[in-house]
Amino acid sequence: MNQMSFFDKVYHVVKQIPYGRVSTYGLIAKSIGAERSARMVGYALNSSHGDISIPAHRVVNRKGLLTGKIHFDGINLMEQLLLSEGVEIKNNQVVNFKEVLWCPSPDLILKED
DNA sequence: ACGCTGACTCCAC
DNA sequence: GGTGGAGCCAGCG
Repeated sequence: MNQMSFFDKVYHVVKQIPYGRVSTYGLIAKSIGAERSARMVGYALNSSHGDISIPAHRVVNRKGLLTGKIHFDGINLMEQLLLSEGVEIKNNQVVNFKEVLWCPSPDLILKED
């Protein structure tokens, strides 16, 4: 688990995000022991294009802004996906961000060796 | 092997 | 309080 590549770790954590919930790059980065590599999280997700098992649309920046929406097929795709999950979106930002925010736990993620 | 890049974040003005 | 610049680190050319 720990020997997985940075990307693989990111993918693993992102896949843990429950339906109707969102998380942030920095939070995910921290959960995999690379708090300062928040940018890499987004970069990893960029490589996850095409992998439907990775809910990249549930990952937003720390403000709840849908900064990565431009990387989806359609500009509104990310927003639509979140809306379909019951996540309110206002002006490219998650309204009840604090309520839908999912906080990953390092123990939870890396429990398997 | 070196250097640029980036779906971020923080600090300063 | 909004805008801007610098730091961060792993992957890729």
